[in-house]
Amino acid sequence: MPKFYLTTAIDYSNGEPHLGHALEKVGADCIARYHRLRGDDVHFLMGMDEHSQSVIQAAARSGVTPQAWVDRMADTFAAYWRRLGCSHDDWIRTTEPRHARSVTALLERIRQRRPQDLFEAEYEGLYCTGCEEFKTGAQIVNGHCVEHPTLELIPTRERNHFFRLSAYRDAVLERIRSGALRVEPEIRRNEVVRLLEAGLQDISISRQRQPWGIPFPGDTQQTVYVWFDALINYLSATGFPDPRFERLWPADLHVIGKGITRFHCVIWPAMLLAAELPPPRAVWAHGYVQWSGAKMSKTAGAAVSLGEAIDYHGADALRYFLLREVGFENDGDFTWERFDARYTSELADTLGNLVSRSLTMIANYRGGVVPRDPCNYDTPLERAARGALAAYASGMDANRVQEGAAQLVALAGAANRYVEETAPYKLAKQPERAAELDSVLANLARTVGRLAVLAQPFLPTTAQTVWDTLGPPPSQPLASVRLLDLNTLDLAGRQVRKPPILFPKPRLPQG
RNA sequence: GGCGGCGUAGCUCAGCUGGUUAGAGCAGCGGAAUCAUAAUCCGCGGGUCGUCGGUUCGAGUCCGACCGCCGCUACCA
Repeated sequence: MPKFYLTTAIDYSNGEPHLGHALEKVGADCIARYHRLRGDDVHFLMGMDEHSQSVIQAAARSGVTPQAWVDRMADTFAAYWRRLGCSHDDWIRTTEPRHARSVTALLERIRQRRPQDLFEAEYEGLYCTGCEEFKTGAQIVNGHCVEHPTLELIPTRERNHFFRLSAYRDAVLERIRSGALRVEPEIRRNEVVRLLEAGLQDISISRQRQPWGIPFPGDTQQTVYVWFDALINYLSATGFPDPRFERLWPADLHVIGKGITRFHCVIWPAMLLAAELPPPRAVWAHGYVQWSGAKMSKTAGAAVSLGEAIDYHGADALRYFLLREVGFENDGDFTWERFDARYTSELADTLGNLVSRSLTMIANYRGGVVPRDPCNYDTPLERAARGALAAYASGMDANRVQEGAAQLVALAGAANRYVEETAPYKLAKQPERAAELDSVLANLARTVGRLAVLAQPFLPTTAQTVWDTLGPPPSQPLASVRLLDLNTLDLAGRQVRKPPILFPKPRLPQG
């Protein structure tokens, strides 16, 4: 059973989570659940990034201590992820002692093995007293910080600890080119490769005047720069530096947003190489949720809160919509209209209705007992199912969750067509055709069972509900069913129940 | 400024190395059926393939220019 260690980006503790956060967590959860389905030994990590400067400001505004603030934020985020059905195995916060210990250990390990890679130097830049941080590039407009245009930027120099990032350009580039470190989708890999080809500068990895952080080893005046600190969470959660960390490390997949590829595909691998630790095997950089074609802004955030989107059609439906419509590769749009359209057409009318009509017919014509198939499953539906299963697996293996969702619906659609072609409701009126009816009902039951399993990564609650209606114990627990079991799944003899309406449709006005 | 991507039916998108009347899903319209959440199934209409020019017997598909979106990156005021 191969281990599969995957992570999401840890979130800044500076505000409520929104749909963009949700897409990343749900997408990673979908991948995690799929790998469990494959039989992998999955370890799924999520968490919080709690050392940013904005935390101090947010805490001050609320009149609480930074620790109280991050505790509150962590509870808020975790509650949302629970509602969305996230199945993470661990939850790390960068204010935890296990993390500070790991950060210290990593820095000391670099200092021990590659002493030349850590050095002190003057950092010189424009400092904004409003933000309490250095400003560069696009953050400066007309000589002022964009956040505080009325304040003067102060030329400041400060002595910092630096990491010799430039020394790792070739090594990182080679790993990405050879595929030892897979950066996906391809467009992100190309961006990172071009960035590396352009060359790297050494980076400052400590800060003065930042009390809310991890003390820099051997220097009581400075704390570890928040990004350097944050990246290490993936390693802290493995138990590093305890030897047991090697059970999980290296990470098999870091799921991140497309905006932070530089940190994960360049700086992070370089840090690990400096410590003589293996870099992660893969990074997946997803796109962003847009609101009617525009970036998620505060306005949009106000227009659609995460809680509202969950309440609208339920957590499963929101997961499905994000993964199916928005996707995990390109940017995608969230609108209520599109949400309604997917929900009605695919979840209620195609998937929900198929389950409903199939189980109702088994209940009405065979007393709820799934018949054995006298034709041994040689049907058009069976052929369609083989194709869908294969396409589902190859899509999901490549993290193309949109493809997985599409195949789920495609299989349900094929089953609906099968019902029309075979017309079991007509066969039921002809006692001499009982064997044909048995075959049709067995095929439908098998399809519903397969759909429940394939739906798990997308619709975990619904999948369980459907599985439960397919018969009481001694049926197999859903969590123990593997993808390969689906080829031969046979539900003959099960006593099924009529399911509740899986995806109720709100009555339209003038209904 | 540098690098890159995109622009195809009302909407979301497929269209690999150029070749018969440009495709899918959704929405819309018509029909069939009645097991089912008035759900399902079948059929239909609809596109100057961003614009202009070029290469070619022939271009959505190659080349150039332009227009419009977007991404990454840059110690540019």
